[in-house]
Amino acid sequence: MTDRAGPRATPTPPTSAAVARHAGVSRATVSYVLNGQAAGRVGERTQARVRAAAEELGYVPHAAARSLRAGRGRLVLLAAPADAVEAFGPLFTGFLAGFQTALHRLGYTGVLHGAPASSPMAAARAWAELRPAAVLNLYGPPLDAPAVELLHRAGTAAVLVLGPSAPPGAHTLLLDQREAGRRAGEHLLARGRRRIGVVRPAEPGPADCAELRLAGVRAAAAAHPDARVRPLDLARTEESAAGLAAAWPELGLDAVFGYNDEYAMLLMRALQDAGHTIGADGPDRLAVVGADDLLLARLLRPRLTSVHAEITPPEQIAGLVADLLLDPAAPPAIHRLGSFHVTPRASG
Amino acid sequence: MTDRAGPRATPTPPTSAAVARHAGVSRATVSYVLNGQAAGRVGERTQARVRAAAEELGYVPHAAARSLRAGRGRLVLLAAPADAVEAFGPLFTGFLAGFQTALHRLGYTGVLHGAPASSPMAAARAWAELRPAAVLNLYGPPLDAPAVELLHRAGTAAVLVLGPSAPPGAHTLLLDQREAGRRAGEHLLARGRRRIGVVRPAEPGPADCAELRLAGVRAAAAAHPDARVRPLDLARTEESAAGLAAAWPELGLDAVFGYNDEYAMLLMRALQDAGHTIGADGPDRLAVVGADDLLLARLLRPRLTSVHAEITPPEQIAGLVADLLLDPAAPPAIHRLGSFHVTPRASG
DNA sequence: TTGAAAGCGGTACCAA
DNA sequence: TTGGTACCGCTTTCAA
Repeated sequence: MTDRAGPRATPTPPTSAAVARHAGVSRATVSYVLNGQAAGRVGERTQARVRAAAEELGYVPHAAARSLRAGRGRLVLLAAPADAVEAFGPLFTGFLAGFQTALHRLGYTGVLHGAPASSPMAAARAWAELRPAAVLNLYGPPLDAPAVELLHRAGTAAVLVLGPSAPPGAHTLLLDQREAGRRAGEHLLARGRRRIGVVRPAEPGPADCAELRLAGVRAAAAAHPDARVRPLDLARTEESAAGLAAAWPELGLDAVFGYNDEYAMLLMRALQDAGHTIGADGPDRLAVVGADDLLLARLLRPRLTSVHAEITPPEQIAGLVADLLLDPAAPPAIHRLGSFHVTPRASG
Repeated sequence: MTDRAGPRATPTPPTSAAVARHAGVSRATVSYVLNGQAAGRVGERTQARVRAAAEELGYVPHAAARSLRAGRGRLVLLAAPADAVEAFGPLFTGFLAGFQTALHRLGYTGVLHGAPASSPMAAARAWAELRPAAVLNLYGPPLDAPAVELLHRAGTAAVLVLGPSAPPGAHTLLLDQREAGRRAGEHLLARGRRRIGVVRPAEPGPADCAELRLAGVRAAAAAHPDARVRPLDLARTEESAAGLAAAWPELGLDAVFGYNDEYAMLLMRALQDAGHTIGADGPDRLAVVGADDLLLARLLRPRLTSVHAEITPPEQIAGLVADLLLDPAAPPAIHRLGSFHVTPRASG
């Protein structure tokens, strides 16, 4: 057989026909046996022969051929421009882990496809070529109505979009980033803060999410006539944070929502280095709130107060997708992906 | 056309035959036109008609059918048990981003497939069903020789495995975690430290990587007869870190390599809270070194010294994969994925 | 209990 | 310049 390691001139992969020949039966019989449809059709001995032959040849069914014949694939596409994957952080990768295994258990193959972010249409075309059973777009903007339409025409039974809103025809996975901002705002306002700065990352990845969180803070502030909200542009570097901290006295703020823990920590450290005192109590102290509730955020002093996201278990979302696939005619609906609450600590 | 939003009873996706009918030509002609093989075969006017028809119907080629006919797919599988994705951290997601877009430019579809981690063979089977052109296994252990053999038999032209070593038949992507440990060890030894603790995360995700990094530190210590290396078990919680810090005096160590920045920061903070002084200089100070060079690690005081990974640009790895695919008979080789060096800061 | 054959969508050869 | 057609691997009806 193999007398040398290393990829020899690739032998043609074994087909079901090869298995049939090897077992001395027809292709149909092989198909029945290997798909558990053999009950009462194929004799025990024959089944055993077929299985042995498949094993011996290292036969693996050809997913493409199968779904071509079946008319529907079992691929679930998780679409996210790869730079966004980074923006989501550990929360996302953790979710991804459970989601893929849950899908696997349900008989689907979940796969992450980093979109070539050029245009919504281009992305949709690339996905549609794979004829996925479902597409989950985990990035805010890039899917519009024509793109969804294209996917549907390509046979995709369910299109789900992350965001506060979705294009017509698509389901919504609601993880309302405005809520994150609102919670942070309400928390600070309840503690008497009235002049609130909100970090707006200079990096393009988090931009959209940041805008929503800012809007949330504004919404919370609307309930207090004397409250003021001010966006603060900040890049993810120590220099940028130092610059912002240097300009601080002119801003006249008594609280900051740092977009997420990382930016919040960056700014908090810079403010401390510039001589400001951070803390939840007292008008002389500056309140700082982050989001995502990173472990690392508890290592700074004072510990960082953070908006924590309670994400729906990935198994549940996988189940939702499976349900949608069973009933493709279901009208687009809104499905909550999670909610936010504040975990108060010493910083604010 | 569409008078209601929402997925209507899914119309059959348009096929190339539908385009042919719509344009009043044959399927062959459609194929030629849409694949740029029309030069000198099909008239300009006909080409225009075909393209218009395709556009109008929203035609998207069926990747499965195409690769079925072609005998080879254009799918590149990035395989990583999803919990490992988390373990790799931002370094990995950043790499993933560039890699997928680079592959896309080369005409391949790169896709992340979280393996059902049950067994190497089961994983290989799941991947083989997709008949990928190449598989990159980014997780250390789970691919053995039979699994690689199976993939090759399924027509996968290139199998690449991350790690210091690879099973026969597979290429090696070398990101030598021992080197990370060695660099940390050499750094501490050069600064006169001799009793070095090395964090071993209790979590299963980083376990293998941690073992290699520990081995690297040991290798570095071998050059100094009086040096001692001691593994330190630590879970990713503040309680665990506090416990380890409480037991510190009995350990008699003058330096720690914290596995990565996160564990290092966790431990460093706990040690500080327990009254120890961290720093690079002076025998009364405890030296702490992390790895991954996170931005956040610069926010603690003293700033964390870290082992920085210099990763080969993803475009380059994508190019390598493409080359391997063009010459599948190339003997398995070792390809460096990156290297490590220490970024010294105040903590050690 | 098993086999023959049609057909999923697309490509490419050969004939017209 | 274009059309007819065989075939890629697999499932499934129908007939034997």
